[in-house]
Amino acid sequence: MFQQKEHLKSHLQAHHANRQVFHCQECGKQYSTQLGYRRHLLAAHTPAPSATLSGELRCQEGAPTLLEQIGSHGDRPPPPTEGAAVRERKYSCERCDRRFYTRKDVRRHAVVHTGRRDFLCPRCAQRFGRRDHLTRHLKKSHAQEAALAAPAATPAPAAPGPVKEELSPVPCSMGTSKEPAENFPMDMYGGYPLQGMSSPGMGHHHQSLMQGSLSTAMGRQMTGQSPHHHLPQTQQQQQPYMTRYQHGSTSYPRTDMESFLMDLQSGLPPHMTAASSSTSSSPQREVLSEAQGGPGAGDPQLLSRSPALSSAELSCAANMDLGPLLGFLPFGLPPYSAHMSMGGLVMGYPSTSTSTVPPSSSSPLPSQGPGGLTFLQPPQPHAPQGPGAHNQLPQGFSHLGMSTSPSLPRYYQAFQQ
DNA sequence: GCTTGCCTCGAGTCTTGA
DNA sequence: TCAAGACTCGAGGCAAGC
Repeated sequence: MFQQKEHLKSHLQAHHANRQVFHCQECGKQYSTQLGYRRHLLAAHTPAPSATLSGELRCQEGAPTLLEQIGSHGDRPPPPTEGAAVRERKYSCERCDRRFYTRKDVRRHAVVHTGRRDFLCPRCAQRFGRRDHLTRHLKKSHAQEAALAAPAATPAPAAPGPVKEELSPVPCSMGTSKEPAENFPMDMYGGYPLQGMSSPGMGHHHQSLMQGSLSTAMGRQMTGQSPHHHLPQTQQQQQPYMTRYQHGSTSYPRTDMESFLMDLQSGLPPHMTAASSSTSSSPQREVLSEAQGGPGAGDPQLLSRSPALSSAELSCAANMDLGPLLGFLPFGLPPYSAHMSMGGLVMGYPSTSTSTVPPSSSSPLPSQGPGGLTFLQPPQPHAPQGPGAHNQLPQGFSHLGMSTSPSLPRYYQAFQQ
């Protein structure tokens, strides 16, 4: 909530489709916010007033400041130093022109093109392309929760469990070189079961179609669980993310995303259906497929087959936005809105087996709605069920389920009002 | 050579106060 | 209305350990 009307106004301005784009005349960079633009000016184009770090240390190549040198020459090898061997960026990415010092860096960089985000936060379903990013996220965003949950001694779901499947064997060779990554191998859709219906939300693998920042932004919005998880959520959820990330190297192919969202509204894209129904290249997916309707449906043990897939991950991964599907659209928004399609009302797709999991199971899931759908329910009195009860729920769910939490999605707050 | 994780920087967003 | 600070994430560099 914004405490002042002006704050809301300025916030909304950031999402306005026709909002101003700040264009740096000197280097051509664009910024969506004045703040970003001004920061860029300060960092890159402001002559130093004094003999500070950003002042006297002039770039030998003409850049005004050291900071600009860092920014503008980041892709160039460092200048040779006296007596030191010249380091070369010998390894180049096949999909872009970036060069790196080591092959490892190239591989890691490939995530930028594949958009793969294989590391799922078990607490908020946010996904990351790198393990250390997840680690950092857990430390910064969930350290407090972890501390609170620590005495409960149920650390399993909280472990930074990668939902990582085998990395694509063609990280840099798929598609045409030097082109944006749009042609992903089929397997890339398959990190999670698609369950016949899906949304970009809650970390399902359509995010793999997304690149860079938008992917992350989508993740934030779609999860309904921002990394600023004490901050309002639907502010982000309602944002026209396409316009938020309309420039920059990690900007998003708008048409791709919109068509994807339209696909979601009209039904499952054929390739998604195929991906969910016919391909089971990963053990996890196979397990899930079985658990959700396959031959092994109803087998409570299925969910425990994959050590890399906790129940929390299951619930998180399959969570999806129900708004467009159920016609529940808070705030009177139209049936489909790119802004709203990432709404905060999320539901999971537990396998049928989850209903048979006894309460004492180590892999509890949110309460189920009819038809086997699991709802992350609108606020209900959340009575603790004894010590450690909090940990009986997947962290992401329990977190969302806290009706009094500041991070409560606005949908829920709307319910409360 | 590979994996892992830390450090750092740039950028976007949110919040708060003048 | 504007500015500033805080927060978070993406990404590259790099060291340590195997």
